[in-house]
Amino acid sequence: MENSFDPHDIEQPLYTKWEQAGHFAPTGNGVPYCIMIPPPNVTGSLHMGHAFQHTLMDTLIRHARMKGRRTLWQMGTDHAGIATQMLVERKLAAEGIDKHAIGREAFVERVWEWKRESGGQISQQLRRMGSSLDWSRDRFTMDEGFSRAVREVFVRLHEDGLIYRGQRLVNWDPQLQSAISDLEVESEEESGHLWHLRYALVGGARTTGGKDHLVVATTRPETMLGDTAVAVHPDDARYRDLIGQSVQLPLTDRQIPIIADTYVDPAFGTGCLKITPAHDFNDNEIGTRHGLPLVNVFTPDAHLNDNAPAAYRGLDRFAARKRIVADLTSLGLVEKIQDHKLMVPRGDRSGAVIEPYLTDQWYVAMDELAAPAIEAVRNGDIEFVPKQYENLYFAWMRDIRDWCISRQQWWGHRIPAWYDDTGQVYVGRDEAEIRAKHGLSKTVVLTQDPDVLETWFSSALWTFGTLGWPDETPELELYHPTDVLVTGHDIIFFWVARMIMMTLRFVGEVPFRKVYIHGLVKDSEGQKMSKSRGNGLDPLDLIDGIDLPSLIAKRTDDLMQPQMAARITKATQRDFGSGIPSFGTDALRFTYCALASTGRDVRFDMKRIEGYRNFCNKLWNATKFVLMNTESVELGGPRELSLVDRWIESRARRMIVDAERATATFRFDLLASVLYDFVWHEYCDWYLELTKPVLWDEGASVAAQTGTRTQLLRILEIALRAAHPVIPYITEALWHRVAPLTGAAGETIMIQPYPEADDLAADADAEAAVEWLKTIVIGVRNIRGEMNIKPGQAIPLLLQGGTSDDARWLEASRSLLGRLAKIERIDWLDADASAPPAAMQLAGELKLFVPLAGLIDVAAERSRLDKEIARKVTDLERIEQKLGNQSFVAKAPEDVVAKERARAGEARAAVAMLRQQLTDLENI
RNA sequence: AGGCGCGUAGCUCAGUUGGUUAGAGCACCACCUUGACAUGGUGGGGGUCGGAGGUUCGAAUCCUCUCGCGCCUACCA
Repeated sequence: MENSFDPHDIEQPLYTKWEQAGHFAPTGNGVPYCIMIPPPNVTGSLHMGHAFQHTLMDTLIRHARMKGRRTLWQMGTDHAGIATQMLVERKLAAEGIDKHAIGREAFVERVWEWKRESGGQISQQLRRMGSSLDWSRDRFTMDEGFSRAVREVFVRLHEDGLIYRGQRLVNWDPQLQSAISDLEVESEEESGHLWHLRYALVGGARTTGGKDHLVVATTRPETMLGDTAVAVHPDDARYRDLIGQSVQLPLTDRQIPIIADTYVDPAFGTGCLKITPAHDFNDNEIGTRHGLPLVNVFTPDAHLNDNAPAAYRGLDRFAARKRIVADLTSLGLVEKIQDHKLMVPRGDRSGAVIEPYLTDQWYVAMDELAAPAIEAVRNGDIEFVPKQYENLYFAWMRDIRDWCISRQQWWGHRIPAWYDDTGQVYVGRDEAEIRAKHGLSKTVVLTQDPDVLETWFSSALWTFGTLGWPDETPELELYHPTDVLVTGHDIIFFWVARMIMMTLRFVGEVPFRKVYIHGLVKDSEGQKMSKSRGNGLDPLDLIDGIDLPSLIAKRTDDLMQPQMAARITKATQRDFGSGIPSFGTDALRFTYCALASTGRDVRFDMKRIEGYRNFCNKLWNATKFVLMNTESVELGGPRELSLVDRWIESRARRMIVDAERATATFRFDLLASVLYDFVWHEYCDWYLELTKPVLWDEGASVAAQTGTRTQLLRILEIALRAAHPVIPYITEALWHRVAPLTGAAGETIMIQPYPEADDLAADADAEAAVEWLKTIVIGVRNIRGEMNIKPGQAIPLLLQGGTSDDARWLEASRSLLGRLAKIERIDWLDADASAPPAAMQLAGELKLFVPLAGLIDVAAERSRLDKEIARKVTDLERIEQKLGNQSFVAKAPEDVVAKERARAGEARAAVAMLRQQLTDLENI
């Protein structure tokens, strides 16, 4: 074997082998276990967040498969409507092509081309991550079967009266020229102004203060052209008299009424609120209450339309704002302009400022869908991990609003609705069904609704649409409800909630029993990784490595804001001065698991992955050691397990118990640490070292050596299986070398059973003995280290006092001690004998002496003892104080008090012995 | 404005139902190329657990208040 582990030699061939052998598809007759992949968008390549998520899912899947479950990890991708359409539009624009020039059909064909390319890239990346997805069932949210499910759901909801078409204000993206849902609007605080505008009172009316005008304050002066009222609070004494009167709307020939509504806050501004029902959600509600007309002054691309006075028609909304403010200023109608912070709504895809805009759209009525979905979580049918996300879910669900599902886009599921010449709408699975159902003759021309459904409408059907619904398939019967959904908290509303609602409605059962919410992957400074920040990492670059120039090129290529390039280059040089070395998939996966603590975002730290690459190397070299000592040796004869052999087995048992618990509770971080600790700190640091004296002792019995050799193999083989779900490649590679020697050979580790704790013997006695041994070794090493005794220098050890256990354990491990602490000889001192000048360590009641002769600096030993005494005295004082507290003795449980008493005794004895030693030393 | 989360060693994070001296990795210091591994070994230093108050025999852990950071939701024009 090579001296260090090189992931490249093994990863891809192993994956290919697994895939070709069909190991990713469900097999056997075990209890089904199913996870649906959150379908990645076909917008490009996978990022760190995907790789993180896929690692966690694959870990669960591989574990379940090894536990004998009939395991399906469903593969698929999402058409990602707007995102994909924008991406392809941009690509076409780069070729100088406008989508309108080539037309809808050709455009959609171009998107399909892109989808094929992008989908291939995604599956390649997933394969590199080691993801054991069932590729044979790969689905796409716009494939034929899925499209059928989408139409079916739409039609049924429409029949049930839960889908309707309505004209109301929507969030309109003037750049996309499409409606978007509430969730797709992101509001951020931006600096703006508050314009105070004078609206003249009509008919000589006066305010209480004697003014002949009202002053309204607005952040959006351009919408004033659509005002249809001014509202005041009904109890506002300043204006009560004016209710029912009118004002002259400036720049127009319209007069609008002064109305009273309790929505108005008299304390804000002047207490007068301009009402623009066609361009503001709150105003719209007020308008409805008061029967106000809606005056829409915008075109779909947010230019002023013909409802505006001629002077402003055709102006863009921002240009119109400037012109209107200028005109009002010159008319003396601007009272003042204040700086003002306001929340500006922007489209999450386009970044354009969203307009509340009056259009006809399709909606899903949510109340009836939401109620059972709330109940399913409330009663525990679905459980969120971590639990606190349930509150987030409830809060949103209880306040849910109807869902606008139509998009004025080309890429997506066409809405299954048709119109005749008169505008009459028909909804059905296809045109033929509609004609038949409504008895429409061939002469009636039907035109399909040009709009598409928003992406999340189809994603909401993911768990059952992929399994063949609306047909009653065996897969649906077998794998649904799925076991767990693994996803990020950013899409709980977008996706998780809607899946729960749709699945309960159409399948009558929950889509999944658990929802594991993981954190988002951030960079080492806690910043979100994104293309525009230039701080993203490609998981493949961590696996394969990348040089600095390539990384910079990747990060600065094709930026939306090219001026960022210089800054990104600098930051990249700072963080990755010599590029990124190749770490391999297993190290990356282990890192993801180790970082996946509950409810926390993940800061990706290069130091961590480095450490876990080292861990893989450690495992590799441990295996190398074991093979060196077991290959070409006869292992068939009688075998005898030593104390140490039984100890590691007992520890392995604990490790399996802990690993199972961590996996069952989605504590991937604990799983990683359990594996790490066992392999490194128990198996390598102690077990391997403790086997050397046996393996290399010519006097050792063959049975003892055979026992140790077979145990080395057996425990390693178990550790490999235990770790396989996290680090599949290296464990598979090593397993093929190790397993044959244990007689446990098979085609692949991935379908071997997961280790069972009950197959390993617990041995409390062996654990206590080795624990003792470790204490002694560490005690002697401490003297060595602190006294600067050369590692090569063998030292004698004297023992005094101690219990019968001490004596027994010493005899059981005398030769091991010699080897591990480089002790040349061990002798007992009589209880009353005085020790020669020596450095002393306590191990309970046992005194360890390393004689000074020629080795030890007396002054150094004194200060070492001083330090130790100080430590023990502090300890003792604390305990005595506790025991001196009457209420502690009276109220604390007996065993706790007893424990403290024992500790006090121990500490007192230790202090006495250490002080005596110090005195002895001073007398030299 | 409301809700949620976080604050523990220089850094990134664990810390189960309150109960020995609060842990790990990395970083740091010293020593070591010993026959699995220098991607290594051995030893060591480093934290009054954001702050204040409270409950309790006992608090990193439970309660109240408070400061700082992050996220989500809703917004006064």
